[in-house]
Amino acid sequence: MPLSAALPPAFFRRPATTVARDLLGRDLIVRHENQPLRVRLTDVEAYMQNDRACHANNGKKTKRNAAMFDAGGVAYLYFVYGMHWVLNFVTGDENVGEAVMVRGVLPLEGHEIISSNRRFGQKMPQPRHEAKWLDGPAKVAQGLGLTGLHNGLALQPGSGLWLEMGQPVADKQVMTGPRVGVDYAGEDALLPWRWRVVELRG
DNA sequence: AGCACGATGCTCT
DNA sequence: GAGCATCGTGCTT
Repeated sequence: MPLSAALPPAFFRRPATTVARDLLGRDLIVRHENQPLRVRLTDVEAYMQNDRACHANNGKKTKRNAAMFDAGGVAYLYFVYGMHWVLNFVTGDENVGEAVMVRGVLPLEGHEIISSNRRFGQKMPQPRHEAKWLDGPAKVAQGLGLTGLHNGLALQPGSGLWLEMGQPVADKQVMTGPRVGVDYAGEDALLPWRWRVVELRG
């Protein structure tokens, strides 16, 4: 399989925890006004069935979480805190209700557009290291120009939003830990379902 | 470098 | 009406 091939639906039709780990080091490409924005996934979280932190827990479908019940391989975007969009990839089979949230990425291509989307300026200086540009879920969506318009889109080139092979990451470069901001989920808040690439710094 | 807090609006009970 | 899968600011050490 050539490196430029899109990851197929089968990649996503596995449990969210499996997909999350496997997504580290993969590349996400967003076609933005005919320009490709390419970023490498460095920080992800899994949200599972029967997980109190998951928007689809108890299997209850609502207007917001409907895309989570599609078969794996579509995008799920939701709005939080009155101002932020957050990107997820739906995983598993149809009607399962699992997803992987994208918490951090490294820009590889399209820096000018990403920087412009982030609105760096006087009040918000542009971080020197690119790894700090999109180091939070809302920053990822803002930097890539993703909103509710992308909710439910298939992850394939035709939709302008897809994943490619990238550069798989060895276990030694991976740290796990509890997910962020889910204290309300009781014991489920302790599950180590966050995966991130350790920053190699010289 | 680390905490506390306000912004801001949608979702669901 | 409460709470939220957050961010940036402004203050303290």
